[in-house]
Amino acid sequence: MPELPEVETVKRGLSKLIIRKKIQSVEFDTPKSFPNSASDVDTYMVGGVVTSVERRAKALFIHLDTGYSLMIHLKMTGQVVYVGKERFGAGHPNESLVQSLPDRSTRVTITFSDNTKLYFNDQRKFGWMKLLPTEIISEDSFIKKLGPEPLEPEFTGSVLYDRLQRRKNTNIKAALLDQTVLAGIGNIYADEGLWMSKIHPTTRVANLDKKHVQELRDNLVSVLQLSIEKGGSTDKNYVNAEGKKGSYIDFAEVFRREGLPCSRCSTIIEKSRVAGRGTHTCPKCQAR
DNA sequence: CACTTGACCTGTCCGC
DNA sequence: TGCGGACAGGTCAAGT
Repeated sequence: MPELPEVETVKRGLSKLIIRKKIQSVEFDTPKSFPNSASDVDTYMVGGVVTSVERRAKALFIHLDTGYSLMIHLKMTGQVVYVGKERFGAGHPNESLVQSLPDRSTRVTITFSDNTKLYFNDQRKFGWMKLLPTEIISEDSFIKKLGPEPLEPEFTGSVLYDRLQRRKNTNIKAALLDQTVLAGIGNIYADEGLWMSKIHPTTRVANLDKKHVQELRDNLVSVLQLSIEKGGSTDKNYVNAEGKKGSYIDFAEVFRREGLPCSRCSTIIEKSRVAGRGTHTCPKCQAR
């Protein structure tokens, strides 16, 4: 699920909710979801205070004053949900989700010293959370290879053009999903950005000129910003740090809109398979 | 190195 | 109602 806008939304929520909280205890029992040893958790996590929350690509970091950090990747169905004492009150907008936690998908439970909780949930168990020294994050094999952050000012059309040259012989959709080309794009925003740019997802990267790539860059930035404003996309599982769904999906132009008319030309949106992923296009606007 | 495909898991939906 | 298969927002390993 979670692509850049969703992870950014979680990051912003956590920044308001857990900074300066002290970790009192941690419950975990699935090594796949949280591989650290109990002794490392006791030594470097319990008693630690949250100093900041950060996002890089689709990865989330919770930094502690112990010199250690939690690195989290939500993959397809991960959630990081904070439950404060005030959230248990009847009538809260997210009462039903928040009151049902922990549930069968809960993999890690962090309890802070004020008895509020942070849950890491993940139905499919692809996601994970791990504790590591803050200073070695930059050496992490995934982090090390990442391309540029699309919302940073230095991410220009010519930067994207240059990054794309490493994937010249594949299709543009596969290239956009490659996190070493640029960071944070996933299936939803690849489809949306390509529709906005009137580029077919199967277009060979080598056939895109600098002007195409500049437009694509501008549209990707726009759609990511719009989605962040809407709190991200909830297709099925995604919720923000307060357990609330995002609404970008209501504004999507092609994603999950197969069979419905294109907003530009009324042609029926099609669904196909590109780069092994479900792919949504307007066959007229994005003609090859 | 670049590219493609399948694997990792659980749950849901669709057709028979 | 039951069952099998396809599919789901991401990444990685292994194959060519």
